[in-house]
Amino acid sequence: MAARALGVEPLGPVPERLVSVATKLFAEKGFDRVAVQEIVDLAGVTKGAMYHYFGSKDDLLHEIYGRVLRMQTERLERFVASAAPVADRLRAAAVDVIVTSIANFDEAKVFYRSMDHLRPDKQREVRAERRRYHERFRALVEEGQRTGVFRADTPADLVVAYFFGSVHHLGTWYSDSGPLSAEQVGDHFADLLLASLRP
Amino acid sequence: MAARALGVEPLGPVPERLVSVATKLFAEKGFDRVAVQEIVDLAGVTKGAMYHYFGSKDDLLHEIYGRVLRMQTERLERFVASAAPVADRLRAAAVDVIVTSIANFDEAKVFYRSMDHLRPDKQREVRAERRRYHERFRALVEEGQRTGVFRADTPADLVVAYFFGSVHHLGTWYSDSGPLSAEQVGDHFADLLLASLRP
Amino acid sequence: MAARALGVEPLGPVPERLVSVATKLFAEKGFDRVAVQEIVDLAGVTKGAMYHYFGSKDDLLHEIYGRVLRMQTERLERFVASAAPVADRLRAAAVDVIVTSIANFDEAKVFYRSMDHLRPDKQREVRAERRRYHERFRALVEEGQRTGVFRADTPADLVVAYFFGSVHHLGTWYSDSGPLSAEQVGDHFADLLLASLRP
Amino acid sequence: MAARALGVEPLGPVPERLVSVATKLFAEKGFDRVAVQEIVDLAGVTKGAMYHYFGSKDDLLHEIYGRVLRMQTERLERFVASAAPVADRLRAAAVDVIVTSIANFDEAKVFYRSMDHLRPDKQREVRAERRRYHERFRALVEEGQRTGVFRADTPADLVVAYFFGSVHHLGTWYSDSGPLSAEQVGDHFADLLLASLRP
DNA sequence: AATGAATGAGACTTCATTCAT
DNA sequence: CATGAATGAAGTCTCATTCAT
Repeated sequence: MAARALGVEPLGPVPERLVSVATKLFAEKGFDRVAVQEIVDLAGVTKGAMYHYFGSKDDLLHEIYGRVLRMQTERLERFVASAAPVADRLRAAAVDVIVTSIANFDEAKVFYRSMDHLRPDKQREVRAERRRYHERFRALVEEGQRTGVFRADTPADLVVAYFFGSVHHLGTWYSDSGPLSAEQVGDHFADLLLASLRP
Repeated sequence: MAARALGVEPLGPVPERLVSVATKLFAEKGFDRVAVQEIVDLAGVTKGAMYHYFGSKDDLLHEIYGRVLRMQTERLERFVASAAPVADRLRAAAVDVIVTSIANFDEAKVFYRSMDHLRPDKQREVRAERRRYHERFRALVEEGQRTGVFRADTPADLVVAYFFGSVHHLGTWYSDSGPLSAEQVGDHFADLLLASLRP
Repeated sequence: MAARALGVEPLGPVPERLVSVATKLFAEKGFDRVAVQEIVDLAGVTKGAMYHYFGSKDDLLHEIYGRVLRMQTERLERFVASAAPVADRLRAAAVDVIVTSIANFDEAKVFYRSMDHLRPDKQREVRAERRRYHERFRALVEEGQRTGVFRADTPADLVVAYFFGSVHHLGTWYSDSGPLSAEQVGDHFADLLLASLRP
Repeated sequence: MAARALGVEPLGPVPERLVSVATKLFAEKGFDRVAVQEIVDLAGVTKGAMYHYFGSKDDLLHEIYGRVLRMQTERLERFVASAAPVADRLRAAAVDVIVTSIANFDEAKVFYRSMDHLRPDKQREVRAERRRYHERFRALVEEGQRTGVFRADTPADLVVAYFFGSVHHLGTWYSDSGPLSAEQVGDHFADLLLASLRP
């Protein structure tokens, strides 16, 4: 009824609703500025219910990380595994990260801003998974460098750091109501990336 | 004397000490995870003293923003105003942002992560000043595009967003004890920027 | 158990206990001189419990106002609605206000002294309700004036202000251990009121 | 300079200015809601200066009480001592209390609301002086009762309590911009008092 | 006569979490 | 599965007063 009163239809199972509401609120105000009470109110359940499904507030955050990581890794695999020339594969992967980040903007904002709020063990786990992701991306760059398609005088790590910096930063300035679509931003950023690697 | 008793040498006037300690702690743990009590303890004063000089915790943050903005703006002016070719000016400015950000790493980390924690009015003020800074930077890019030195098919805004994303991201991965010096990172990132703008 | 440990028998539900203790303390020392800690200690609960039921310290005060207003309004209605001659109705109402104020002396003291400590919106609400109460009382006076039972050369507003000044003032000097009972004071004050209205 | 900046001309000696500013602020917000810092800011001096002249915040309050008491007592003496019939003397005194209270409305508000904020010893002193004042007033009523000018079936104490309740209450409702002048209120209240004493 | 930096105690409030039901 | 009252620690901020200068 709380949910109804707030105009939120209680759709789907409780844990989904909690993660979904938490994502929205964390994206909007930052982990530390969101009270567990707000989350459960907006999800139309009580605190007891939340602690039934999640061990703690940062468990919710962990779950969000899990979802984003699974999705990003899975998508990246597809581009890496394709048979296209390396430049095309890198370009496609780059565009996809951006388009996907914007399509799941709340998740992305949380992902790029809230790592510190995970507890040490979960944080290590997420960082490790994230590193693996970056390494796959870097492998593409290195492949291009080895085969002479990309210039090799900039370390591939730095190229990846450079590019993902821009991706992280999206949450700061991009707006759906702005002049550019996600695809356009993806194209431009991929252009910049590829151009910067031209021999 | 309190400071002495705690083994902390009282260096410089109290307000300086407070800002300096706050910078360090905010950089390390994030604004919301730092208690005012920690700040004043480390600075060797009492809470009363802090509130004598700063109206609130976020006033301390505001002061940090003020310092960084003043410094960055002032440095950028110098490069913009130089008589060198536009590509050289842009390169120099780019390198300088990175080197300076690393030289003042704590300030930079706070700067790039804590904007949301400022109160609305101060946040507006800081954002406005930051926008002016980005516009100066963008003007360099546009000048190069107009004169044909840079390719013009990527909007200058996006180029700036792309580059500063990378700068913001530094705090996430750069370490003084890593293999690269600040100058090296600056060079590489400036290379990537300039390369991505080659016609 | 905390309550037991402190030797205070936990009587009734927590919110009641809090309001009751707060009433006593506010009456005794004034709103600003009572710490929330004192209230919860005396009620045998923790601060968290208090803030579970009341949004703020002044919410407690608001609740006290609500109770007094409800009681006074309800009682006045009865006298106003009676079929007796207007002088009798006014007299009965006057006596009743005084007797009731003394019977609930703590509530009355708080009521007559702490309006300023309510937050603006609640204060407006209480003042409005209080005004309606006074208007009902004034209507009695006006009825008597219209029908020639009371002299009409003093504005009814002033008569009401005059009389309720005395009621408010009770808290300053009346004492249960003094020579006069509540009924005696009520009779005398009603005498003075009625006498002052004789044509 | 602070004073100038705030548009307050620093007129007269510092102690006067402090008492005057304190009176205004205490009347407006109540003793506990006024910070010493506000007082000294508005008076255009520093805290050191205030503590040079007054031993504590409530010393300022004590000084206000002293002034009001001296003034009221002195004025009452004049009416008491006059050769007029007792009813005229009582009436004149009653009107005067009201007119004077309104003429010095801030002092009066503080006087009638802040007794509890004095420290015990000062409070005893003020209460004693106040009692003497009321006794003088009561003596007038008793004189009238003894001589048959006033009815004697209401104890004179109660008459005084009744009347001064109304006076105290003035601060709650009277406004300079309202329809009634101080003199008109004084007349009406004195009418009510005298009427209520008619045999 | 006056300054103003500094104190230190205490104020109100928030909040993640627990637990009896 | 779920409730929601209650905890208790910690958080930010206020303020009368002191004291070296």
